Amino acid sequence: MNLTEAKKQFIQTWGTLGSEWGINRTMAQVHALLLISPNALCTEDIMEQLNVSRGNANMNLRELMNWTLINKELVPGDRKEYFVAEKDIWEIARIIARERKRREIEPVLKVLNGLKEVEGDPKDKELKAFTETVNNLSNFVGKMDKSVDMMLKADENWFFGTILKMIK
Amino acid sequence: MNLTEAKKQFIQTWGTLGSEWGINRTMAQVHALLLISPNALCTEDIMEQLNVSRGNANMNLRELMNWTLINKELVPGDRKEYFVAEKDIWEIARIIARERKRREIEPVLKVLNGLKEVEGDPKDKELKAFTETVNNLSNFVGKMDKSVDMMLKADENWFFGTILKMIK
DNA sequence: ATAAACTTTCAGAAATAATTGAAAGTTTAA
DNA sequence: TTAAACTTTCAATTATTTCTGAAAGTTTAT
Repeated sequence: MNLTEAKKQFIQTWGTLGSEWGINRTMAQVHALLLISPNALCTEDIMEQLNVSRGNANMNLRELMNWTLINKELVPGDRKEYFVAEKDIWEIARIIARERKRREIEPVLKVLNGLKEVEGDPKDKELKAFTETVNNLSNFVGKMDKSVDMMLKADENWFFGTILKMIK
Repeated sequence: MNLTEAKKQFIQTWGTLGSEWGINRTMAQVHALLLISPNALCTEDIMEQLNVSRGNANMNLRELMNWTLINKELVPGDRKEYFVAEKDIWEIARIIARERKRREIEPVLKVLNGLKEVEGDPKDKELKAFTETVNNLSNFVGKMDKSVDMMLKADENWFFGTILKMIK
């Protein structure tokens, strides 16, 4: 396979994965494009290579900056903004874990803990089932949250080293 | 807070989380409803409690069965099908991990491994950057895959016990 | 100050995904 | 065999998300 075809396939695969993860397809594609690009790209480059509009490119670049998955890079003597992606995969994984924890796990945990306060007849079967599920879930999601915290602090080799050792 | 309100909030929160995960909102809501229900529910119950059409209820119940997150339960002397959710949270987590591994990780790994075969001038900067990213990603996703395998075989207490011990 | 170079915004258009509901299909009891 | 009870399907509709592109906004050089 030649490079052009391979790039296309990579970008498309990453885009698909992104949308399965609830991440905008174009955002994932822009990320993919920057991930495999040896040099910084400007908005025009991205519009051209992915066939998207200026507005779309701009919005997704901004969102990737929000996630801190990419950074602006200033080229001296050029007024355009150029963008580079963080290339270290472990760092990328940590950024994604951090964002998803913040956007998904934490709010859910907050709601679940609130739902423990529900009042009613302690003999009510419905209430018992509800409380038990909420407690179990809150316990589980809490452990997930702590596990992500751990990963955020960990070094890649140590993390996978420890996890993968468990299997042997 | 009273039970009715709490249930509503639980179902709605689970639905939101579901859509952030690329899972149909109604599917997640049906799952939530069954999770907190002490007894099996039929299609009518679900249509009524979630205000959805018969077609929608049916399709999402079928999908939840596909995931094996719920099971049919036959009530003697009744022709309707009733549904119960798996209640064990660790078991639910494993089912979800298994499905997502199968639908997301495995196909991506396959593509990444294919993309290692890309040919071209080994001095080409573009090619080098591409190959390096693909190799790093494939390595990382491979470890993720193995980690999920491990989790699938593990016991909850052992798993979290080991992971959470790492943080101390 | 101003004009060129560039970035951002956002209302409307387009694309995608989810939902409805009625008809078709299936199973069961008598 | 038939009709009632129930489940499944799917074309059409509705809702949601994403994208476009032109206009407005901003920055910089002169």
